[in-house]
Amino acid sequence: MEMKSAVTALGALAQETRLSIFRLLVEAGPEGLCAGDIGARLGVPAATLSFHLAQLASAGLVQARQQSRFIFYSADFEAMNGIVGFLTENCCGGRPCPPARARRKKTTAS
Amino acid sequence: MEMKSAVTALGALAQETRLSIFRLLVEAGPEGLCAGDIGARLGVPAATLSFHLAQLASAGLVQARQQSRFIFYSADFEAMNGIVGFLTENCCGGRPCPPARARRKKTTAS
DNA sequence: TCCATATTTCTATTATCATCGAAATGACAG
DNA sequence: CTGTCATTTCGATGATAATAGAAATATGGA
Repeated sequence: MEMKSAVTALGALAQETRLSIFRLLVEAGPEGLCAGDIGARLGVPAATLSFHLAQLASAGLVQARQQSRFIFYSADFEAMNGIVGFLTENCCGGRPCPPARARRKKTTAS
Repeated sequence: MEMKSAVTALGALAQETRLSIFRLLVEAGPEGLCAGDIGARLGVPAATLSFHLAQLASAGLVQARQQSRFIFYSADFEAMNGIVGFLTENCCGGRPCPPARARRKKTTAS
């Protein structure tokens, strides 16, 4: 992941509604949720939701797939891991350090 | 880390200059770098740099400390790990899943 | 085909952000 | 103190983003 796509992805997440959507989809797992369900759960009007889903999709953070009458959105976990890696890349010049150890502890769950 | 501070932090990183600054500081480790050095390395005018450093600081992503005539900025690794945790929290409903395994592999380095 | 409903596009309004020169402030050395 | 140099504040300008109602566009069941 290079700078530009990282900025785009972070910008997509830097908004309360979108961050809520994304976290909901991360929790939902690979199956995802359909647009209507997302809107209902978060209390977001359809037009607003569509706008934000488009932003997340164009940032590469979520994927859409049609399933019967519904469009299911799911988190792109590879992209998410890419951002995490980009932020923590070469931490402390690559030397062993407490920050990496703490991070390892957290992200090892599940 | 709750929603609001996460949005603020992500917003602080969702900008090319600031993301570059932050990554530079992550690489620099706990010592950090003084403002002038950051500006010189990234080719950012002093006024612009100061603006962005203030944003990063108020988002809790960097810390400043005076050292002789210079002000040293360093990444707040705890905040960084907090964001990572917030994004990946409860991934796939907490069930074991490939995304978490892939992430573990990446963040285990150093 | 035709309708019900899921989702998107259009549009306008309002608000926030990035940039950087110039001037002001702050801190230290001598 | 005083001059020097590091950093911040001010201010003006241009650009991008969030919101949601109304209308348009799919999609698939009957």
